[in-house]
Amino acid sequence: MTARRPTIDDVARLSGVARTTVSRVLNDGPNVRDEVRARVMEAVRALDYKVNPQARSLAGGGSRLLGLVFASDLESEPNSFYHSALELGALRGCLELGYQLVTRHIPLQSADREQQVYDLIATQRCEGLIFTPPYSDDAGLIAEVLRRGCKVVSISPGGAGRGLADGVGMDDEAGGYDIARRLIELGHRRFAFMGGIEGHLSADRRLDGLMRALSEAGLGDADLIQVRGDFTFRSGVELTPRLLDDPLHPTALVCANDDMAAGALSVVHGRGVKVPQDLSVTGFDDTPVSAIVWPPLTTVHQPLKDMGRRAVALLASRLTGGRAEAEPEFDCLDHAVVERGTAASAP
Amino acid sequence: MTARRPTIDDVARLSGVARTTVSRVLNDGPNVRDEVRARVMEAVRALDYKVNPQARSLAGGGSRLLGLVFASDLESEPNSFYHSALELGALRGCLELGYQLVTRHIPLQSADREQQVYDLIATQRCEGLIFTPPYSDDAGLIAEVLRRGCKVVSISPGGAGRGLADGVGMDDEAGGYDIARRLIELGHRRFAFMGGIEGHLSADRRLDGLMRALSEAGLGDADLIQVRGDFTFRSGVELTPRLLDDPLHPTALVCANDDMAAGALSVVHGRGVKVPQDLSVTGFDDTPVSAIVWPPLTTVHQPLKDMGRRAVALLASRLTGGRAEAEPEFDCLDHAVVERGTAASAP
DNA sequence: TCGTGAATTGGAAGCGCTTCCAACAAAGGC
DNA sequence: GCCTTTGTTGGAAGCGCTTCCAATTCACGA
Repeated sequence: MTARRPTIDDVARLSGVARTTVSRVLNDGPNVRDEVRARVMEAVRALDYKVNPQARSLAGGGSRLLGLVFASDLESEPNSFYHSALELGALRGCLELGYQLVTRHIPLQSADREQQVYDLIATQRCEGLIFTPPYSDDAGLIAEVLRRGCKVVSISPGGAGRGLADGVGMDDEAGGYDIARRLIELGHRRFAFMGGIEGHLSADRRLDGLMRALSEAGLGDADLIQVRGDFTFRSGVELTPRLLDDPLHPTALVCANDDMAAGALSVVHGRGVKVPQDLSVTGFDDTPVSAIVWPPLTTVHQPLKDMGRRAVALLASRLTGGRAEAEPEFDCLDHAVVERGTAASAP
Repeated sequence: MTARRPTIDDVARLSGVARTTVSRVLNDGPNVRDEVRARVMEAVRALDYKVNPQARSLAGGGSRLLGLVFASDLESEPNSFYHSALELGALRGCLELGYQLVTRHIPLQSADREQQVYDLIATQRCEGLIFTPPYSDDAGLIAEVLRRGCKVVSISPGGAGRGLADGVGMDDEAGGYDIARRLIELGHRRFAFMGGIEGHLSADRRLDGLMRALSEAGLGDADLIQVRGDFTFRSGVELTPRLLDDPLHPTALVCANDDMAAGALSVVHGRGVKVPQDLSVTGFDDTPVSAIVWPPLTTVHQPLKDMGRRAVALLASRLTGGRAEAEPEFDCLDHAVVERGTAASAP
């Protein structure tokens, strides 16, 4: 039982065509009769054949190098889960598909940030770049990168990034809707929303979803107060008092990410308010933070690892597949409300 | 400027030897004169040559597959930073070195857990396995895996795992010592320690370091109270009251990981105790948790990503390098006390 | 001096794949 | 009906490396 893995030649032999033809089928190449294509795919299935990414990349030429670009400053967020999870997913994808990955943190404040991106293409020879927010909405940058022949995938693009290049993300509006819907089911009628920084589109869409759920339930602006934080625990701490002291007396506090929700929770505890009996609090993203607060946070799961992996897959299909010049595509991954301990019936 | 990367043939040409000989030098092979070896290395440096991992793995044969084994149950910790960081590092290493990685979570409670590990070797054809705690101290398992011809690296082995196979980790004893030392410098004399589950060797060593620092400062058992948690936020919450109410009235609380420290912090806030003015609290590991509590946690940085990467490098050197049959080696990475906001002068 | 074995080096095949180019077949154009 | 065009398929080279095996060199004892 040597159990050698089948090679492309095995597939060729079984389906009675040349190796070249199999390769063509595998890479979505043109000029293959449907009948032949089907026969080859059949053989692939029968043998459970998987291409050897090492061999493919050796033969294929090109740098096979992708870049993952973050806007954050590593100094200030050395161990962020958001970055880790996205990179983890991207790396998994690269390993599967035979690509290399370089990860670059380019702070928004860098004067030469655009140049740093172009260097990734010119010097490092990246064939594709993955942009995270807010780069993923920088239309000028994306257009220029594309013009230089480098493929692009935007992570969670909100507006501008959407039509320019491929994208992956979740449906933020639906996520906001779902969590609000759940709270409404639990009887809540007075809401507070803690948003993110101005211009962070995907967070804004979470609010849109919340509003839609409210209006469906016959509620309106008068039943919601909102503030903007900056996604940090700290800002959650600072903004929560304003919400608690508002004459509206909200019974549910929806936060645009987990960190702010954790901050809110700590303030709420300090005031002797019981969660979830007196107040429901929800987060967004389902990072490990949601497990280390008490009670554990009810939140919306954002599939970061899958997003990283899908981003690589999209880039790969642009680079070798038949999608080289296809229309930009948005890959919307499933989210889910994760019920833990911070949301309950309205008091 | 085509800037094609130099190949092994370029090196061979420049150093005036055959390609074969270069390969031999690169792989620490035997039977190369020192003079020739030096000449080749010189050429490598001159050309800034880097082996192409894809080509190497293609030619080298073998599965080039490594396995990363966790003991945790994915259901209960779907998004742990510990796992993500370790896997992230391992993936980076794999990409550099041309290996593939499979990650497997095998709960300790599984009746057939050993069988699942052996399947990784027999069915998946892993050539090397990375064991995380507590598998990294399971001498029987490690010995059997080695007997089957599969290489092993233990992450943070405490005792049994240490001499059997290669290992990577940090010096937990020194980490415990350093943080305690810092607190002593700040004038603290009465300590509390929140440890981990029985048998988790690396956490126990953190306590050893703490004790050493205490005794160096002329303090002893009477100046320390300790409890055992299970590394969760929850256990931090539950155990802290016992510590605060102890007649010793500790002024510094050292926790064996960040999650428990976060739990402690939340209880402490609730009681109106000021951190760090009234009480200093420290964590361990420097996970993202340390940034989302308030004040941000002073902790000891554990280089998880580097550990993952080094584990892969060790495996690679066993598999292709000259270390095939060498004595087990322990790769001890640097830790560092990260001063944030929860440690200050004793009241 | 010659033979022998060990140490050292080189030649060449081939890992699994892509891709260039040639070959061939079918389909139109005159 | 013949030539060109277009579509489809196969042959073969070669990506950068490892490794088997043969060739060469060297040291040493007979």
